[in-house]
Amino acid sequence: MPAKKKGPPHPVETVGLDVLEDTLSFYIRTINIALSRDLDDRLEGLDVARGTGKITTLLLVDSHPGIRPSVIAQLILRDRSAMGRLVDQMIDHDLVTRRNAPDDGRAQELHITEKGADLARKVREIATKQSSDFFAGVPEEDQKRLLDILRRVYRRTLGLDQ
Amino acid sequence: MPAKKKGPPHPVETVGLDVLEDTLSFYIRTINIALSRDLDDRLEGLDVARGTGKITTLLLVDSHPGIRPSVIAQLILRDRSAMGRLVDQMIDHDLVTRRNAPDDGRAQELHITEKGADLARKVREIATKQSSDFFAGVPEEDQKRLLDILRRVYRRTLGLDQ
DNA sequence: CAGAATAGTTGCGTTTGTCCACTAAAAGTA
DNA sequence: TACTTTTAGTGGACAAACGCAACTATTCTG
Repeated sequence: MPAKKKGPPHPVETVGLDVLEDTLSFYIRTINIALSRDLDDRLEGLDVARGTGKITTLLLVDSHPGIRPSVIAQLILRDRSAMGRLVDQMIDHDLVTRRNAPDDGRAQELHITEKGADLARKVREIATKQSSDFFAGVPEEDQKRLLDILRRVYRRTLGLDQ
Repeated sequence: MPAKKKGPPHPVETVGLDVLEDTLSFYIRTINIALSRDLDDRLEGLDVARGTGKITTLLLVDSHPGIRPSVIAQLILRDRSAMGRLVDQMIDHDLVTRRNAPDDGRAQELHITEKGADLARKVREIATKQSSDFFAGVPEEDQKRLLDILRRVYRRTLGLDQ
């Protein structure tokens, strides 16, 4: 009998994930962490670091001029106060502007700035690139299907469908 | 011409997500939020609220007696200090025990307590149920495929494969 | 044996988000 | 018109979580 090798009783490579192996939440959570870190790296110094919703806000304001903070808040699952602070930040960075809605005294309309539009272009590239990088090795068809399922889950979560 | 209807220029139902529509990160992030909140609700008062990794830790310790904190840390993508504090909490709640590894003076081994094992049973049910609830309407085969892809992405992220 | 790597702990700082209360405006209702 | 309810946004307080960096103690490498 050979001498016992040292090392942990349960090395990383061999640890099963128990029930989580077949569960959405675990993968979503961990992949989310990985994805966020990776995105932060790619956004290095781009005024939009730490993508807590800034990216979505930026792109939405860019492609939907006049969109309201509360609408974005719903889409990214945050409350209005968090959204407000997010917009504050982006205004500080001169990425968007905020003005009162002409037809509704309660509401505001967001518009992109030049600097914001520039950034939006870069961010689109980066986000798309990241997605395909993470999908490397996954057949095109499966990617489509995956996004499709996620999209459905997302929309149902928001109560957008039926 | 009928009078103009009031309301936001870009109501939630009609807002396109720009590039993010076809991007992993957006869905992962938002679904993660939804999933976490939902899970918290389901774990109501179960000593394991706010599932920041407690769930994974609990299940792993239960199914891999003697597993080391650092191994779990790798699996859930956290650093050792965060992991240590997590274990502290769980010990406070009497879910796991920590002892020094007999064969390695640097390491520790985690073991489940009775209370922890009970909780693990409940958590397994809940996590599984949640997953299938979120998958409602998605064909069995697609579910499998999705989990398969996520599993692959996860393992690659950890550098476990190849 | 010396130097490098690993496991864990602790303090620090930062970020983030949630809850709650409050104002203002609009919509609904009678 | 007068009332009540709902919606949009703001601001403060509070708590939790995480990462980094520094430090100790072991163990591994050569």
